[in-house]
Amino acid sequence: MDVRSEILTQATRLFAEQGYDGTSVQQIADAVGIRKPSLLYHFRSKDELRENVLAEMLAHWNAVLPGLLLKASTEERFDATMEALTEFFIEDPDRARLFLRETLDRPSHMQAMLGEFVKPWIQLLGAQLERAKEQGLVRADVDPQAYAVEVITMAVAGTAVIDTLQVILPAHPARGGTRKRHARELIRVARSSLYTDDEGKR
Amino acid sequence: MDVRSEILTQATRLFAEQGYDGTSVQQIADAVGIRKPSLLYHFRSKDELRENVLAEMLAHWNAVLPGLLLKASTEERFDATMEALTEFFIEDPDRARLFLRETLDRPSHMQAMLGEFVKPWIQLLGAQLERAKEQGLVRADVDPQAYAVEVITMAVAGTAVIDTLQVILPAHPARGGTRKRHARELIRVARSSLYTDDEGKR
DNA sequence: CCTACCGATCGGTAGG
DNA sequence: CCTACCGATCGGTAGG
Repeated sequence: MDVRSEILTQATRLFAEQGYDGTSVQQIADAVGIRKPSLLYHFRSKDELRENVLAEMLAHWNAVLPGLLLKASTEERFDATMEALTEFFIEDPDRARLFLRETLDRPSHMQAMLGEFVKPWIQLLGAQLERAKEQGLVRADVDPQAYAVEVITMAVAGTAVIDTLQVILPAHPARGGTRKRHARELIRVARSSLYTDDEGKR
Repeated sequence: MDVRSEILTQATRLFAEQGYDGTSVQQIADAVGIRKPSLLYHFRSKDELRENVLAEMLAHWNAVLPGLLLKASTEERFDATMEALTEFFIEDPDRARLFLRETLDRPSHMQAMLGEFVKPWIQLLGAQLERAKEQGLVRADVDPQAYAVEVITMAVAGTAVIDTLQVILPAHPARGGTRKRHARELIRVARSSLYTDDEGKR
């Protein structure tokens, strides 16, 4: 791996763990195994480094998202989208932590990103859910856009903090480890609060 | 108000907005209107200030929680607990932001706090839900402890970031403002994914 | 990619 | 609660 991507990897990890303000350029350089000025040759400033870290995450996001949307629209199964979205974050919890920190630390910047990259497909998903409501597939009391926001929040935030929560959600012989219990219950809550007919009630 | 509580108020606000590492003692002193060394006379270090900010939040928590628990156990209505819990955070979003930041920034410290203050009542709530399951009031496929964790995560994280999300969840003529839409859908998701019989499906 | 170095700000102390 | 001050670390630059 070349130096540039190694810098991005370490910066992503450290920003996710300690936050932007809690991480020094020196720390990142140490983790990579170079001197600080060498790092600042590749990225002119700490701020530019953060922008590149974010851009990388956004690129992943944009590569995966169209596939998820297609799934939801062709199968009329919105829970498939939610499952895939959850997997996307669980696969690398640093993504979830980074996303959450950026929302807290730079709300106006995050608003711009959300407006450009997330809003369009939230609206699309919302429209699909509205149609499904008219067909009686989806519960009448659902607020589609609000529902999407709640489920995404649960997936992102839950995944970001799940390892810390193992003290109140320990592994269970029949229900699996902490991450598994989180993932399964998240999907169950999302699905059972959406559809009119729903298995496994009793 | 005396100086000490004014310092705590401003520190709480700034830690919630910018994070601990993103906030300097100088900034807090400026907000209060005193010099930095004067602040450090009241709180010996920045770290001691953070501990006091957290202790204050915990005190609020411990004053409110017993009442919520009582509600849930006497009425056998768990959603009442969830509603009250949501209100507790929506009433002051800084609490939610502070709680979320502390979980991200100091996971092991948060684990200790969770084990001491939150675990006991999560287990109690879990046991109540297990009994309600046997009575057929609550769905058979619920993982009670995992359910509690998901709903609390949704309430805390959702409230912490809701103002930033207004770009993807705008005010709606019939459904109310962003916060209201969030609060209502959160309660709806929590309730409809819990009970076997449930109103408002179609 | 390195050595050497910069001004600014950090949390904190001495002394009144 | 203040003025004056401290060493350490911050992000960043010059020059090779």
